[in-house]
Amino acid sequence: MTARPDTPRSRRERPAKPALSREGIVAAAVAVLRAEGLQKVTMRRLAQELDTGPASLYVYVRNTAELHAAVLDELLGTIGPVPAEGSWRERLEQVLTAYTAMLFEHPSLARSALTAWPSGPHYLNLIENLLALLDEGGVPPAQAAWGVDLLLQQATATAAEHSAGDTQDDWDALTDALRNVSDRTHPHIAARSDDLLSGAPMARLSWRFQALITGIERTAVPD
Amino acid sequence: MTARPDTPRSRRERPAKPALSREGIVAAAVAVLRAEGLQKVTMRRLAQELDTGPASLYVYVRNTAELHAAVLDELLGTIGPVPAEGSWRERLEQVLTAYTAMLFEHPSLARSALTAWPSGPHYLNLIENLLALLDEGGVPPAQAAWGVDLLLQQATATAAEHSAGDTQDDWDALTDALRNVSDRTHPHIAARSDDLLSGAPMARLSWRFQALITGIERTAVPD
DNA sequence: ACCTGAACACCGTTCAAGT
DNA sequence: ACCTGAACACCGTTCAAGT
Repeated sequence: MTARPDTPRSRRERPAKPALSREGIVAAAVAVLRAEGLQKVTMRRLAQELDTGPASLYVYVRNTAELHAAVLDELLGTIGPVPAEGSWRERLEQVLTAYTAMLFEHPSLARSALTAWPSGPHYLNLIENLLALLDEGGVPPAQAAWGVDLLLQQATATAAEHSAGDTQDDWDALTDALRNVSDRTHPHIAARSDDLLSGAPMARLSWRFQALITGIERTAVPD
Repeated sequence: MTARPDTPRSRRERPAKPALSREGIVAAAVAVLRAEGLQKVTMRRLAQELDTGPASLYVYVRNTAELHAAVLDELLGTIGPVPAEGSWRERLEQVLTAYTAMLFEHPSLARSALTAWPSGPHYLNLIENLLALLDEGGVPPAQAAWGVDLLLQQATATAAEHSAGDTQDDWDALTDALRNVSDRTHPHIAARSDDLLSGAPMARLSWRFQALITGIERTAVPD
């Protein structure tokens, strides 16, 4: 191995600080997300990670929300293709479950996805796949278009619901409130408080997708 | 009018600093929300408003999320009763629309409601009313219980989607992406990009509620 | 028990100045 | 054009000390 004149020793001892780029920033953001969660994916923290000042990132990224959307599109690349086996309904539910499961690992990302829509290549692929499945099921195209929106929002919102550390306390407060309600003032809650709280998360999620798909199939869009 | 001995003049010239209380804090929070939006409903800002230090508020409120949930329950008191006229479906949709419309005026509150569930009296009333309407429609109680959850989440998520100032930019980015997609790689999007983007917000919302109600009616919960 | 000042450990974003 | 340091204008929450 001969020393190359264009990479002098002093530069090779420690790798030269890489030039900033949008891709590099997003990659660093994904790494920080995986290691420490979205709350650490801040402009300041990323700048530190990339050995620069926060102001430098604004050349490549409009703001924090846009950065989070780019991170989500990146992770969308990990949910895999539409399964080959099964009815269109089963495969549709599997794609939606895969999407939701990915967001469950990063619920705060789901939260931000609700307001900062991604528009990257992986998101477009997901929309295309969902439209194709609904089309295969004979759902009229206009309904399918609105339905995709509904399904994705539902999945995202369900994952978002599970973000934030205090969820447990809120849940406890709500279950207490539901269980201790008076059957004079709130007869339906009192009669059904168990049902309101029952069910494993995955069972409820699956029921939701089924209800949504059925509703989308049977509800015509207005003229 | 005679001077009352328990309110000496010096105290009446400027009203005495009122004692702190949970109600007072929540009331101040609602006022700040109405005047300047949820992003200003911070512990520090409220403390300033109540002429004290931020640390004092923690005696009455666990954290910022709990404060926001209390504010939401307060606003839930403004959405009015279930309408008297119309089919159960129409009335159900009207209640949900009223709930959503209220959140549309405070989309950032909707965002926080997705993760910090209220458990106050107004929220319980809303659940009771929705259960009663589904019951009236003959929806089996277990389905109705899961359905209420689904309907409220949908309404909240729809309102939340409209929060954040950058929504317009994201929307533009997404519509551009959808319109410029290749019909070789994304045939379904290319064929239906107009449908994906069509419809007035209220028409889409109404369609969503109808699809949801239909799905809830027809989808049995697992044993 | 309730209240407080002060501190700790952070944020996003802008801007003038440099290269 | 790209990059930067420094500043502006904030946050939530904790804690020791007071009343």
